[in-house]
Amino acid sequence: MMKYKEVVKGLQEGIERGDFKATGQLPTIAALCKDYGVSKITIKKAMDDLEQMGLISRRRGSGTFVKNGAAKPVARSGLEMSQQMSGFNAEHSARGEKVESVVYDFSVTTPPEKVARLLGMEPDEFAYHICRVRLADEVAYAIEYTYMPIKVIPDLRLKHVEASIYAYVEDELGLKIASAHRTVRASLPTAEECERLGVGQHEPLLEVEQIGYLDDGIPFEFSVSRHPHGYEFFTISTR
Amino acid sequence: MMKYKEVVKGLQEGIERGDFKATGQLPTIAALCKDYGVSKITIKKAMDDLEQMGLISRRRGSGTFVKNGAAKPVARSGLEMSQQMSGFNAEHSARGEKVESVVYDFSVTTPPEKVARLLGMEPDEFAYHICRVRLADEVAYAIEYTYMPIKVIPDLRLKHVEASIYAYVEDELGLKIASAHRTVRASLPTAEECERLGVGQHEPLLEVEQIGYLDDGIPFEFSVSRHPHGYEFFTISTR
DNA sequence: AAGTGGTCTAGACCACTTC
DNA sequence: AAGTGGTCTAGACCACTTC
Repeated sequence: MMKYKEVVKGLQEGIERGDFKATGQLPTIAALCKDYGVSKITIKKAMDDLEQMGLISRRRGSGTFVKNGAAKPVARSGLEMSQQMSGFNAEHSARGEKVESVVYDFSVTTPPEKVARLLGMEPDEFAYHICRVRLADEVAYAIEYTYMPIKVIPDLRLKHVEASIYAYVEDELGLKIASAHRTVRASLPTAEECERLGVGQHEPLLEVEQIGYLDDGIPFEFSVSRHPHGYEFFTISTR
Repeated sequence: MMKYKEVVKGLQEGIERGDFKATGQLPTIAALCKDYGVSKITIKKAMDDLEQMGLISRRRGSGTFVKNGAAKPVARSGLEMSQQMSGFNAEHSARGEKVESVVYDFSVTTPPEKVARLLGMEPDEFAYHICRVRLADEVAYAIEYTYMPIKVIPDLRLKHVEASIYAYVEDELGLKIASAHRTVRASLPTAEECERLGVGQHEPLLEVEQIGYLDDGIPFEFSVSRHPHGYEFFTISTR
């Protein structure tokens, strides 16, 4: 394991144990260098991680502070971490939930102009179109509309769509999913969606539009997911 | 200006100009070290920034890739960047919009138990409570409910609440706002909110719950903002 | 003046991809 | 084997806070 990850783990556990409650501060970088037997830059990289995780705040000239309330972060419980990028299966399976999909459409078509542009496709190129309702422990969790260029993701089959598209892309095709650009907004269900999700026509939905990228910068998916009430999305922002 | 920021700027401009379109790749780190006359770690830090901004993707062993479509990022136009943390005033003023607030409540009270806990307050400590509707170019943009501990933010006045609370905290108190933890969900307006925002009772709202932190890790604000239709929230996530 | 974190260097060594 | 990005070091110098 990389040294800076060891430091991240050690400090995170310390924070959760409440080791730094007395002062509210972590030891200085110099002290941590000695403690862990590593160089300054390694401690700094670990702190970059902890800051991203929302656990600490740094102030030049005065020290590194544990965020009040960071010990028991709500973020870890049932929320979607916007930092993460793992697909529904990984997220829910990790919580021990049974994940299923109902596939309403799986076809090949030329995508709408906006989608083609966002995916860097020519107007006459083909893409899969997928509509799925995702269930976790038999509860509808989202209805999801996805376009994926056939050029980028060859030979996608119904069995993959019913199971996990991400697993097919990564494990079978050997591609690496690297990042996603997401836009979140509120919306209302269509009549069809009311039926498929089992919600009322006035139930507000959280809509997440996503462009997924591989590690070579190629977009491999455009999707819109609409989530019934109760679904939350968590983010940490820094200046 | 710091060297790595110069590199960020240079590469970003290059990406927007389309300089790297031919290969889709940035020059190698070694080449950029020569070009900019800086060390490897400085180039790496610049690339960390560009990756956070959603402009590039890196692949160990093969190179650094410009994200397809990154040239004209939708993100920069009218969207809320979840990475940012600047308050409504700065966001909208930057776009040349006239920003106003209608204050419906400004009082001092003991906050609900959940809020007190999140703000690290004792049950009998006082906090300001503020309800404001924010307008940009005369259009209601959000209704916002805020609690701030009086211990952390002393002597807040109506004039600050009508103008910009962030400006008071930073410019007058000399405190530094460092980060925010945000949870996003969908909701519906109350009857009162329909009137104050001028929306119908079935209009879905985007609700953003936020805890704001100073650079010493102390939470200074808990707020819930509810935004009418059209409001969007943008995020970039990496694995 | 002393102590804190931030930037930057030159270079070693490593993990991974490509040929 | 050659080329790519990633981690890590020891140390210089700087910006900022605290006393």
